[in-house]
Amino acid sequence: MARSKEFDPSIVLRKSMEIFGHYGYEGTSLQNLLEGLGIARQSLYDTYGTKRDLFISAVKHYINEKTATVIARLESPGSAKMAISEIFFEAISVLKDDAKRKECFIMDSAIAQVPHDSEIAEFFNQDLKRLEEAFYKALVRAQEQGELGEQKDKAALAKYLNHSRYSLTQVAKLSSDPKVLDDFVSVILTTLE
Amino acid sequence: MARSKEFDPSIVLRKSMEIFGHYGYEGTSLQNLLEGLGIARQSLYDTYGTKRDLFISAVKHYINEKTATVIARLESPGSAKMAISEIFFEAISVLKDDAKRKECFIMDSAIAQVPHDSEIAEFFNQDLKRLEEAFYKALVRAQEQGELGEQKDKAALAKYLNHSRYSLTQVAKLSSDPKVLDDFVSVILTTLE
DNA sequence: TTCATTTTAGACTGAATAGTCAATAATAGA
DNA sequence: TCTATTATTGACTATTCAGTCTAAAATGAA
Repeated sequence: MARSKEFDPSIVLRKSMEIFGHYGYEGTSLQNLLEGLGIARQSLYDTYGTKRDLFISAVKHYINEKTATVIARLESPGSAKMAISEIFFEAISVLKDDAKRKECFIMDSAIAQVPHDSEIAEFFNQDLKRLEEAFYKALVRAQEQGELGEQKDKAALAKYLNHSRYSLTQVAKLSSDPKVLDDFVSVILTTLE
Repeated sequence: MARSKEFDPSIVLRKSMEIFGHYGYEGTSLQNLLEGLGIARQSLYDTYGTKRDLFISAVKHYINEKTATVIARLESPGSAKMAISEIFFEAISVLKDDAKRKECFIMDSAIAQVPHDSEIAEFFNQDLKRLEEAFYKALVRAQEQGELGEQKDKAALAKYLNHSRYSLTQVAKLSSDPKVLDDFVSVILTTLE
């Protein structure tokens, strides 16, 4: 029928995570996007809609992908406590990788929009709820497996792990020394001891 | 000599923390500021300089004030462990107060500027360093007082407490339920047990 | 080759942007 | 009261903003 796109919309979406993550939503201009993505103005509008549409697509894609991985790991067979540890170690390994870490900062840009964008706010609500449930169930399993003290407050711990994981990108942004992330996560995990 | 200002520059500075915290740095327009602050355009430029100047003044004023309070508490006589707890309880009490919490969100707006503003980046560097040292010394005292296990990694804990405290505003922004803050902080403090 | 369809390129728009300027109003000290 | 100094006001500018439109270039299927 017609010519095919000269770019891979999925790759461009990943790249837009980096750009929005670097400049923030309002801080990102169309020009930033066009130069960074290497596509034409009209291609952007035809493929993704407005700047806000692109931002929301990028945020949802990023979070859905991460959350799916985390939940899958939490529900995987074996030690639940080990699963939780690995989720955090995997996260800091991404944040230490110069190529991968850039996408993560779209989290902070998205959180900054929560007071102004009800769609994003609701999306975070749902994401946190799903993750909290998954962490909670994992903590139940950890107790059953005898790897988590019976006196631990699983509900509080689930919320804590949730928000601690969310805070990793902020720690990474503030700390040039990657060792800080190691220390930060190793202390987080002591809350399970 | 001449007439005096019709506004209190200190109060206006506090109000600008709220505005920048709500909209973010780039998301805040001059019009937002003028309407929110209730002062004239030229008054703003005469008193504070450019938008960026005002932002930096607000950020520095906010952080310096908070940090001074935290360090003073950490160096105060008595139980060092109690001091650390109180710092976190005080923080969430501010974040639960509708009138006080708004200013706090300038933290997130400021952190978002770290990659683009070397002055802010350096300021955070120094602030985190000062706080980390203060936390570390408090942890040393806590060990001396017999309230912190000898095997604890004080350096890692100091960094951890630092960044956990910094992450409180993000937790508050994402959680409508203030109980989440209680749970979050109560788990944080278990790292000292 | 033809043609329907889509991408691309770049000009264009009106609104909003940060910041300046000049004129007026107010006031504290002499 | 006078005057030097400052605050206030609102008009103004040049730039950048997101988004639209038109036309040319490209290309897959028939």
